[in-house]
Amino acid sequence: MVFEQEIKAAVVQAFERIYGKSLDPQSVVCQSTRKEFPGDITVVVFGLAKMAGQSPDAVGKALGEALPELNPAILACNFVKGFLNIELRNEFWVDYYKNTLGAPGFFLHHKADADSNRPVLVEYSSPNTNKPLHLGHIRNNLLGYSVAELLKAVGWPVMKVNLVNDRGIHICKSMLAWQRSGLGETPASGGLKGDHLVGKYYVEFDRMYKAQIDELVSRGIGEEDAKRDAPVMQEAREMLRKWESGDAEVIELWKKMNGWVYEGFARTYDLLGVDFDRTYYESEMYLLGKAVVDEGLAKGVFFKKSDGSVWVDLTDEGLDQKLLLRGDGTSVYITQDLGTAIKRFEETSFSRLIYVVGNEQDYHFKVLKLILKKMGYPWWDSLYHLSYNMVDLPSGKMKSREGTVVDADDLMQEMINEAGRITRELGKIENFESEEAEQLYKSIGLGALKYFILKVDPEKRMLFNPAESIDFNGHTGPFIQYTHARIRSVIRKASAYDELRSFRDFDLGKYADRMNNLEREAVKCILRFTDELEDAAERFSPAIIANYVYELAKVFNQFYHECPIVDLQQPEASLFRLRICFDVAEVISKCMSFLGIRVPEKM
RNA sequence: GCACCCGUAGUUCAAUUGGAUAGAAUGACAGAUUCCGAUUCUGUUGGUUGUGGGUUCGAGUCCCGCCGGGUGCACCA
Repeated sequence: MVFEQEIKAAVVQAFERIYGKSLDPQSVVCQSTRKEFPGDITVVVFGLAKMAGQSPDAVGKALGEALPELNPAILACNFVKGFLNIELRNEFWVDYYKNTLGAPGFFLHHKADADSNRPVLVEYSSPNTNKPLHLGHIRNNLLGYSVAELLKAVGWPVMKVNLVNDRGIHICKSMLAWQRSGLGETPASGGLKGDHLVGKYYVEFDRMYKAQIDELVSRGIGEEDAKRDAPVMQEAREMLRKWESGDAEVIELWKKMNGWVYEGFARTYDLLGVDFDRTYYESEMYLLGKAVVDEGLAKGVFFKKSDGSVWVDLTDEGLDQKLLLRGDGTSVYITQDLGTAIKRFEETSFSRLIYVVGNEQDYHFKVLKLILKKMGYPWWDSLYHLSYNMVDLPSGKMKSREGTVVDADDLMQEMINEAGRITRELGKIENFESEEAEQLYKSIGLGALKYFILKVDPEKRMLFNPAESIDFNGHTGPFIQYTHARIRSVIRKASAYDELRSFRDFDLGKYADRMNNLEREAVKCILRFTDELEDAAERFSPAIIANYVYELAKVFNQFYHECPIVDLQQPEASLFRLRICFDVAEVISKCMSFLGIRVPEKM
């Protein structure tokens, strides 16, 4: 919080002077003052009263009288029911504003941390190559991208990594169905995006598989057996065996079909606006786990059962026993994850490894960390599972079995179309080139989607309402984009006047004593940017920034509504207000860029 | 059955991580504007924070018990 350290120091000083007891500045609890009370910073005095051995009332009043003398920035204090509100001078705010926002590099924050040369790895997206991306992936990608951007903004070196699940039985299923169709369909021939084409055959496999199961069951075979013995399933398993043994024909088909999928994914990522510094493939990583198993056995952390399978016992941590290596010597998912984590630490010495993965894997990551802890890796606690819940739609839950999965490409396109429809209806863009208009529809449609998803706490299951998200009023992305565009427009118009063109060089101090409450609120809200940014980055929470930028936009709207920005009778007020407008727009565009949302200059 | 997550205005979400009178948006209602049951303003309404206990100066937040919703408990990934 702005000025928090100084206030704490002053409180400590006053406390010592009055009660003769020393005080740890950490034990002073500060918060920003609620709007309904006069003041900027509030000290909670209950704890101090206990230490002083007097009533909160007495302590609060005594401190309130002593504080203004201890720091010249403090104008006055008022005390209400255990809360000491401290009011700072206008001059303080303006000085602070000048020295921070005005200073070069304000928007490029750098954390002076000894650890900050060690990278933070953010793993997100992690798609399977057997089907296209869906709504759930959108939440994943948006979270991963924006957490990475937030960490960068506070000065961490960040690596965005994608771990593609490109091998396994499920991949073989779509390969098999494609092969059996005998059509030789390709993205070029079928006009289908590569990932959708492969997804189509994955569904086709499932159809064949179910038909065969039904057939077997109708001949009196038990369902369990039917599932295991269905011919297509046996073929798929055979194909997986061939893949693992390096069969040239299977590998070639695998490469070809995965290639189609990657082209498809690239287009989806591009439209969604996310990117990666490095992409890993499970086909290159899945053998890493074996070395881990040997290591764990050597350290006596793992044990072997009579059938040759390897386990770890986590009962002392309140969990159960966990399999790490099958009896036949093949590794399982968690073993591979152990291997990759260790390898990544060896390669990068990451200070943090953040996994953006759905909450159905909460248990998995808990186990992963505990095994690393047991194996004696001191960095085990640097792993962080950024867990997120599902996204529902007004039409109901997404169930892959019922075919109600919402495709990411379709959804994005619908959002863009809807943005176009609404924008044309409002008829504000007659003078736009068609190319420019298309860009605008994209910004609005995708901005609506991104903002709506990111503003919600990831842990919570959420409902995405497309119609509500794209409203130009309300707590939405388009509202913030629109506010930004209006500010830019005000500034463009003001720049037509010679006497207002120099607002960026205006000496803010000249106006400090005339600053009104709204202007003061606006300045305070702008200055909160630094705190919110650090908070959001520390807690890996884009929602904090999303909610802050909305508040800022509302403050501007109020400001705009009640103070004339351009008033040639009062050039100094105009210059001051333009300067505020300009910085509000800068902060909005900065915050939105952390969320991966574009803010148009005009709309 | 066991474990973990969630439960806040009619609805969708907040609440500075234990702080003040639980806030926004949207809906509904009233008024203003008016080619319009549209749009845009202004105002009002709306809550025993699922429930019952506990901890303390102070609980939506922490602990225990219920109720409801979700997920996990594979030699799948």
